[in-house]
Amino acid sequence: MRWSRAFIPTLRDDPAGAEAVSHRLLVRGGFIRQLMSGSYSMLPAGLRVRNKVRRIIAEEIDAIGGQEFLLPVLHPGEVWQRSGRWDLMGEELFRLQDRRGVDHVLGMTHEEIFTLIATELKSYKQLPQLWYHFQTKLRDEPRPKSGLLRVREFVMKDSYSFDLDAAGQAKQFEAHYGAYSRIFSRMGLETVAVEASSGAMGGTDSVEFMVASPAGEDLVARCSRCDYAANVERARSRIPDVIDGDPYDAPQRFATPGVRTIEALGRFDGGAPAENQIKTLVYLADGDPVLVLLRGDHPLQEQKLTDHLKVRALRPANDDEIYALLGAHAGSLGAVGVTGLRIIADVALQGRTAMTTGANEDDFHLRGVNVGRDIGIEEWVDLREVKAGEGCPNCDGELEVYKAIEVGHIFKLGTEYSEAFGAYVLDESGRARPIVMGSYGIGLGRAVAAIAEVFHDDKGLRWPVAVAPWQVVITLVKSDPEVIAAGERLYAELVVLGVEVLLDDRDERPGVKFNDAELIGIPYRMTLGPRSLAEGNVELVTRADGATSEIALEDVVKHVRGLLDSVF
RNA sequence: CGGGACGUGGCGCAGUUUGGUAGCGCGCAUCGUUCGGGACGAUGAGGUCGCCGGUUCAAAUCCGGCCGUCCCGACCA
Repeated sequence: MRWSRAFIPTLRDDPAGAEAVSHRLLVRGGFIRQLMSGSYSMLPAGLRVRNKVRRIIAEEIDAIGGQEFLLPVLHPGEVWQRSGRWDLMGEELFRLQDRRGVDHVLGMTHEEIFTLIATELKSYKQLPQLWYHFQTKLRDEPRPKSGLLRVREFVMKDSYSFDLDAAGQAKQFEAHYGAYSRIFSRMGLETVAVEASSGAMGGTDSVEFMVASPAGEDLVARCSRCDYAANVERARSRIPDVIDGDPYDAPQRFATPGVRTIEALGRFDGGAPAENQIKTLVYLADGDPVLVLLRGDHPLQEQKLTDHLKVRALRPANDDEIYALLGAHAGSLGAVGVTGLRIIADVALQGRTAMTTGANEDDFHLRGVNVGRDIGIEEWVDLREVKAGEGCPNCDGELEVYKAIEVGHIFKLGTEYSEAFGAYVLDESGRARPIVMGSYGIGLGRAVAAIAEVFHDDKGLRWPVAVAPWQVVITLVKSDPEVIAAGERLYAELVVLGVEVLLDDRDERPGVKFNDAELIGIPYRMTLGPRSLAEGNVELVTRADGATSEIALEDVVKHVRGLLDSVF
C-alpha cells in the first residue's frame, strides 16, 4: 500500500475528553473514529489490526476442532423469553418491535440461538461439537467508556461446546483454556487466568483471562508464590484470627451520642476497634430486604452477595427504607434480636464473641455480643472483599491486587440452555440426556485496545509484529527519482515475499513521516534516502527498541525473512 | 439513575462574566523557498456558534426546554 493513496488520518492532538491511552492513540493513529457513545467505526488500519486478531483466534479455535458459523444479530424475542433472559437481562438487552408489533432482540450473546441449532443433534455419536462465530453483539451499556474497552456494539468470537456429560464438557473447557492461552500469547498479551463470577451467563464455573493494566475495570487478586488468582468478585484470602475479649452473659446496651461510623466507634471511649465490631448493611435483593453482617473493618464484595442470592437487582437500601425496617438510621444498626428478616453473615464472623454493634436505636450500641448466641444468622457466606497483603488461601504466600482488562471469559454452562430449548441426545442406553454446554468469548475490539494499552510509548503505538497493521514501512526521505525508484524496487521485492509493506511516498518532510510511522506503530521502518542509497544501504529501525542498523540493499530480502520468520 | 464538566470550520481551543458584523493554533488549497526528526513566507477556501423557543433594536454571549459527548459513582459476560 502506498501511503499517499491510503486513508490513514493521523492527528497531532489528542481527542477531547479521552481518558484511556489506547483510545487516544487509536484515534490519533487513524485506526478508529467514534460515531456515538460506545460505537466506533473501524478505519482501514484499525480493521487490519482487528483482522490479524481475528485470524489468530480462528486458527486456534479451528485447531481444537471448532467449526465456524454465522448466526443472526436480530433474534425473535420469544427465544429470549424461553431461556428466561428476556426478564433476566433487564435494560442491557436491546429490544425492538417489527412492523407487526412482534418483539425482537438484538443479540448480546448467542447461547440461545446456538442451542436452538443444537436441538438437531439427536445422538451421543454426534458429540462432542464445538461451534463458533464472529458476530456483532449489541448491549445497551449504562456507561460505555475508555474507547474500545467498553462499547455498546462490538464483534466477539463466541464459541459453544456440546457434550454428552460433564467429563466431556471439562475436556472442551480445558481445550479452550489452552487455546485462549495461545491466542493471547500470540498477540503479545501476558494473561492471567482467574476464577471468576459467572454473572448473568449462569452455569457453574468460569475463568477470565486478564491483562494487567491501569485502564482495566476489574481487580485481580493473585498470589505471589503459588498460582492462585481470582477476580476480587470471587477471591478468598487468609487473615489472622482476632482474639476476643471475655464473653458477656448478655449484650449490654450503652449510649454513643453522635457516633455514626465504624471509625468513630473505634475512637469512642468505651467503643471497640473495628475488628471487634459487627457492620450491619441493609440491601434490597429484587425488592426483598436482606441484612448483611461483616466484621467492622471488612468491605462487602457485592458480586459475592449477588452470586449467593442469585438475584437480578441488588442495591443498598436508602435511609427511609432502613428506618422503616429497623427503626434506626445507618450508623446505629444491628441484627441482635431482629426476627423476620433474612440475615446473611460473612464467615469471618463465625465464632466471634464480645463484639460491638448497633442497637437499632439511634445513638445506642451493644457490646458483648456473641455472634452465634445473640443473632439469628441463617446463612454463613464468604462476602468479604480481599485486600492486597492478605494471605493466599492455598499457600502461605501473600496476595497482590491489581487492575486488569478482561480479554476473555470461558464458562461451564451445564444443561440450563439445553433443557430450556430441548436439546437432548440419546445416550448408549437409549436414554434422552440434555447436552452439557460451555461458552467461550473474546471481544475483538477489546483485545485490540488491550494490546494498545500494553504496547505504546511516548511516540505512539508499538504493535507486536503478529497484529501490526503493516509489518514494514519504507520511508522515502526525499522525492528524488532515484530514491523513488529504489523504494519501489524494494517495495516490490518485499510484497513478492509476502510482507505487508506500507510505502511512505508522501511529499512530506522526513520528520513528519518518521513521527507518523512511530505513531501508528509499524514494527520495522526502512529509511531510504540519497545518503544511504549512495552507500547501497537502507537504514532499518526497530520500533520496539529504536535499534538502528544499516543493511545492504541486496541483503534486505534475506534479512526481512529472518526478522519476520515467526509470522511467515 | 446520582454528581460534575463540556458542545464555537476537519482536529485542539479562546471568545460567554459585562449582548454590538466570529477569532487563534494545527490541518486543507495554490505559489515560492526549504526538506535525514512535526520548516518558512505569501495568498486563499472553509463556521446553521448542538437544537428549539423566549427576551432584546441587536444573542455564540441572557432566560427556558431539549439533544449530544466526556469524567466520577451506581450498573455491567
